[in-house]
Amino acid sequence: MSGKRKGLGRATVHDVAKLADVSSITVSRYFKQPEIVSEVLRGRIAKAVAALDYLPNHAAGGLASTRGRIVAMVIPNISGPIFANTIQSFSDELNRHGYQLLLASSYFSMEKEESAVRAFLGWSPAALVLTSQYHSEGTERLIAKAAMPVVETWDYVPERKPVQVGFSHVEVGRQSVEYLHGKGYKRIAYVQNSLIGDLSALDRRDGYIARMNEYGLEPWVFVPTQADPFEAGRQAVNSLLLRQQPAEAIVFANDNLAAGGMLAGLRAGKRFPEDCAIFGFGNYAFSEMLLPSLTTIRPPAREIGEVAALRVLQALGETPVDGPVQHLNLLDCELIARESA
Amino acid sequence: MSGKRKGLGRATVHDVAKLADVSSITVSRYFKQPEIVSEVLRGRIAKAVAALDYLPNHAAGGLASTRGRIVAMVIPNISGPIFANTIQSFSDELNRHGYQLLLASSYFSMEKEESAVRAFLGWSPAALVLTSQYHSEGTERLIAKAAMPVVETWDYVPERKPVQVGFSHVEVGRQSVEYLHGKGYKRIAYVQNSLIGDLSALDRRDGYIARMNEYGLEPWVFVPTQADPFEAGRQAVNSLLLRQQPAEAIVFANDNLAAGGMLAGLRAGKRFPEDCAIFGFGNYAFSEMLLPSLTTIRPPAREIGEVAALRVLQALGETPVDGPVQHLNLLDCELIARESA
DNA sequence: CTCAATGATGTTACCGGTAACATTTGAATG
DNA sequence: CATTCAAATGTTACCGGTAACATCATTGAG
Repeated sequence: MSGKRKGLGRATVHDVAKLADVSSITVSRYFKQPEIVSEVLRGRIAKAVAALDYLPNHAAGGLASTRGRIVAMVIPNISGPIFANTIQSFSDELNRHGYQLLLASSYFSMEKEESAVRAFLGWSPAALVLTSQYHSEGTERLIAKAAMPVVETWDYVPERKPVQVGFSHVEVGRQSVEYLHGKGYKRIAYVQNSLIGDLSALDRRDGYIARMNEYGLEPWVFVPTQADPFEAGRQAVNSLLLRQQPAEAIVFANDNLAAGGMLAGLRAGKRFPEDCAIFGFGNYAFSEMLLPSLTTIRPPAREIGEVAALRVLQALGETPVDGPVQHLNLLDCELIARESA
Repeated sequence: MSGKRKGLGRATVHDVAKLADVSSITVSRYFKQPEIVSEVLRGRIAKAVAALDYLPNHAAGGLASTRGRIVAMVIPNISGPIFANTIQSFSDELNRHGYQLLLASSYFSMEKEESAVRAFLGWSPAALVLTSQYHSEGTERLIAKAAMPVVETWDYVPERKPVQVGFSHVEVGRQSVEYLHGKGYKRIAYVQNSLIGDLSALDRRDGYIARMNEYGLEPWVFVPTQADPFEAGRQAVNSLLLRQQPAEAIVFANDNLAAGGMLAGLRAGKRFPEDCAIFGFGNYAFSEMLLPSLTTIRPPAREIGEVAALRVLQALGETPVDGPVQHLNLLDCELIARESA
């Protein structure tokens, strides 16, 4: 139809400018710093914008100003019970400030993470958010060179350089032992995550081991071979309870394992916590619905997303909407004592 | 330091071109259609790219070609048990083809959806994916004008125009009744979602009502006032079982309600399904872990994401990686009969 | 009344790519 | 050997904004 290169074009600043009889830069200013545009022109521009149904093109704006309003996040997975809350709160907080979230999942694979980061950098995001402190060399190199704020989440290790928003997994491992030890349990076993790649889970195990040693108790780590967490839990319970010296308490690397294990035990006639105390991690949605309900540790998933967003926005020079919140980057987990331990 | 406008610049096509002693467009072609670049130049360019650690700027590319590689998705929520799988599979399939996912959540609010769509359009995404068939007028207008493929998910209503990938909520409602009726239950109640805005859930209720009527049974819809689904379920059970003619079976609008209701009943001494059959919807992660495990309907969450991605990619002229899959847009739910009904 | 300071608006160039068209090269053809 | 055509590469302009600088009122001080 038209001779223009793009027929189906939306209205541009230039169209608006022409209609309002101003220059394009004035239209641009109308959006970025309305206060420096006179009221007369503001009125004319507003009318033109409405008439043309103008939508600013952020890609062009970002290109011209080196300041896109996209923030990229790489997270192990979206669908799991763990990270969804972080993504949700992070995304919401970002949207509130006019930023958009670009998302990809790594499935705990450093290679996938690296390729996601590489793809993201092509959009020159305003900031980059990763999960955990463990990355491939290539990723480290990329983020070192990247001229944008980088935030790591779900881990907190003081000595690391990038901004971190999370908690200490080692501390969580220790806490579980402390709680059970306080209840008088001695033969406390630990069931490790069967998911390779989740390095933070191993930190929790290390915390367990360290605290056990401090108490003079012997650490007892079971490593399931089953990939499915539900099955892995069953496998662990079968192994740990069916021996002459069965475990008195079991700390599971996450609530899925714990639920799988407990259910297998229940169906086999065991009683919890009478026969064995069960301790999870994650406070998944179902944990309070189990019978007995599951004692576990709630990681600050939502808070991590919020604070990470806050840090990103601060680094970008945005003023927080509702006053300067004084969050720390080291967040607290909450031990939720229920029936199972 | 430098006099350039952007000091901290990454390498550009032009830098690569200069180093490889070719023109910029050749570098561009090297990435887009390598086969039309001679092997000699390909070699030189590859070397230059590596030397400069060049990363293409997608924003600029998209701007120049009107063909960004971003796909935008608006979904009610990320953290719930329902949509996460859809997001996950959708995002994965997209990434596989070099597209990135831009995500925002609407919390079942049409206004939020509209503002998200408006914000997204500023990035001129290659395609737009929404949830459900229900949108504000403004959204309808925006997507009608938008010159890009639009896909609606989680709903399937033949007469609608945009491509839809989902299932029939009405049919789900009918199925629940059929299953319970087949087991001999007559006094079948329905507990509605307390979450306003989730219009598709009302379609399920309508399916229930219609099928009940066809059987000559009287529909019996309970509308909880509690916002929290767990509490709402409890409220429903209390009301439906503590009367002289208690319900023989209860269909809950989702598994959260069902679990809440069932647990409240169990703690009050009721037995399921002996005293009352419980039927859910969603097949949330915990549903099989409950005692008794929950009979429910599994929506094709993951499949919806996959097929939606497929449709988007097809509309964009991408060839499917692993052969042309023959999915239909109307997907099947799976009734999972467990212990509770 | 002149001139500097201030605020409002415009001009120009450029961000980093790529479409469209132009040109060069080399092999095939008559 | 001239001609033709396709393949490989280059030139130019432009995508839709915005930074930097220039210009043009106003206004107020001296």
